[in-house]
Amino acid sequence: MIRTREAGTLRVVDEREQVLLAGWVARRRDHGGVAFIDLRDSSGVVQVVIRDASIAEELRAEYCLKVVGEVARRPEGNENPDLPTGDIEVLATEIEILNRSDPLPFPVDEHLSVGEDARLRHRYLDLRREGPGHAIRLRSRVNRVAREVLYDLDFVEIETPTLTRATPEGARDFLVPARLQPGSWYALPQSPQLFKQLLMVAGMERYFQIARCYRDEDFRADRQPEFTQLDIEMSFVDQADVIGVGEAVISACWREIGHEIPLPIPHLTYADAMARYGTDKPDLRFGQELTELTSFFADTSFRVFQAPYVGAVVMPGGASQTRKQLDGWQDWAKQRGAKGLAYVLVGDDGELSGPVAKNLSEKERAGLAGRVGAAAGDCIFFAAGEASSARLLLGAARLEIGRRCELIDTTQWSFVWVVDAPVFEATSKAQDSGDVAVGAGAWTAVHHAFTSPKPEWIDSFEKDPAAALSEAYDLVCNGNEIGGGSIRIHRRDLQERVFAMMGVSIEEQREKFGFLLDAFAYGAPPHGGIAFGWDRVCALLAGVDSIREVIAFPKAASGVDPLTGAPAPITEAQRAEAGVDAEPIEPDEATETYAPKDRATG
RNA sequence: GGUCCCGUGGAGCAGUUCGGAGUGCUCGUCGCCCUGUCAAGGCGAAGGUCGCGGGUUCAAAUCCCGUCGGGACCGCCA
Repeated sequence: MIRTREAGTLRVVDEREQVLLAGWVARRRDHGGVAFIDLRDSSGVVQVVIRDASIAEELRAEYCLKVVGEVARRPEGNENPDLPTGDIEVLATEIEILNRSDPLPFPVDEHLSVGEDARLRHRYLDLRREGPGHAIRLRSRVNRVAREVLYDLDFVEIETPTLTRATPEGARDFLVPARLQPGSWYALPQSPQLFKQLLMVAGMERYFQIARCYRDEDFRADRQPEFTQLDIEMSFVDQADVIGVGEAVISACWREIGHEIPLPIPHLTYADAMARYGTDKPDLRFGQELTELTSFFADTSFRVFQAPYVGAVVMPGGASQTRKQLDGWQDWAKQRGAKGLAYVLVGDDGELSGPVAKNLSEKERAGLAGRVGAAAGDCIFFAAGEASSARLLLGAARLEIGRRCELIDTTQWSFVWVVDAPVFEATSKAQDSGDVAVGAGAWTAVHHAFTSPKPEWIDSFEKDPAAALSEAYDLVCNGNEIGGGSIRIHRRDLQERVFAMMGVSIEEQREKFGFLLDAFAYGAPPHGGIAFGWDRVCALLAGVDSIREVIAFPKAASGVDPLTGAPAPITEAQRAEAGVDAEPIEPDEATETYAPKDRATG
């Protein structure tokens, strides 16, 4: 046995106990005749007293040690109230160096800031630090809590393939060459969506998985090419059932950090969220709701406001901004693809000023501040144009106002379910970007192609696709979408109609999703589920800004792992063997890879 | 695909606006001293192609162009 006790657990009651400790030198304080080292293991630190100067002199930061000694109460007045072990110390009788350490690339020290690049290159050192290590340990606890909740509810944990079939939905796939089928490729799953639905057909009834997912898209602070979902699917349930399970899981996770979420979590419709906050993931920790002014300006002579939608958001105290700051908002808006951000300043005397004000009629000027809820000294920002883009801009402005004016109470947790999202959205923008939208139709799925329309729309969504609502629900926390799900389509005919709406031909349906449609033909049960963005959930719980903090070995924005250097070139031999360069087969033949009997091409 | 920010001894920064000697700060490293510290302290020392390439200039860390790397955002991510 290398150690008998963990360093951070020693207390006064252990006085006079002979202990064997093992850990790292966190810090050395050498006084010549006596030296102190803080010995750190995963449980914490304890002070070790070394009387032999020749031994102490040799020790350096992060040396890995075995310490034999006796626990002793510290001399009167030398206690350290900042440490859990601060009342005692270990009088070393023997020190064995288990391993030496080179000088460190950065200090393994809590109170110093270190660049992220250096941290990730030496992540094994970074994780020795309390903060980074704590985030990873917290994630483990959160995983356990979620599993416990779901096991208690009779869920079955099932692993699904990570080498699977490319489907044309959603994001770009990561592809893996199939050595045994040269020219054919596996795809890494963007989510276990199709498999979990098949598991419902398989009668598993309650499935969950902490599932690794892969999407080959550009990075953000909250996006990695491989990420984790807590994936849940249930049979014979309605929306309220799934939401109930989601709340059980999430409330248990937040209880783990000592926060009790008031249940049930309130609901907000998608339409309300867009109208009041300009986003489908509103941060409800502050107000500054958008005001729609389309009717208010219905008869305006100001051409900019003669638009299908005019809206506003108020910046409290914004009238005192300098010209430079107001110009800054214009740049800010242009960066978001807008022409600019019109504004009106409300003077201390209530008089309106700014470039827009003189274009407004007497009546408009008189009623404006009251209509948008602006007080003297405020700034009113406007957006006019198509409702969707104008609200997007105002929603972003609202968040920026919240940040700049420090309106957000960062100690609060605000949860909300956003429900009743549309089934479809127009694909005009998706088409521009190329090949990622499902199908070639004018409509694409807001949630995904397997989301059921609400019962009242099932027979009629083709008549008014823009208005049809879906049985979908997103959970939003502090302005982050942390989970989303839906009641699924479980009837083959309905699934085929939804695909058709999105312009997916029967042939393509057979080719890409034939296995799912076939499964639905055998008594598929009604089912639905939810998936949580587990990295983001853990990041929120850990109180960190980036999901990289809750991933043991995250990748940089270029997709490179700074530690291993992956991805890396392959050898000629690997290349030849992998089948990367196999001649592509004809598309018609490719169709055969699924179901030759059902070929209906040409 | 686009916009912006950053790159200066091992770490974190300042210096760049307005060109004038590799100048400065905190930490670390190495050596010596030190018997009660706990982010120990004192004295001393080493350590830099200022990311890289080109240009302007008598002179470039500083200005210009390009490029590489890191980060944030827009697009994209059902």
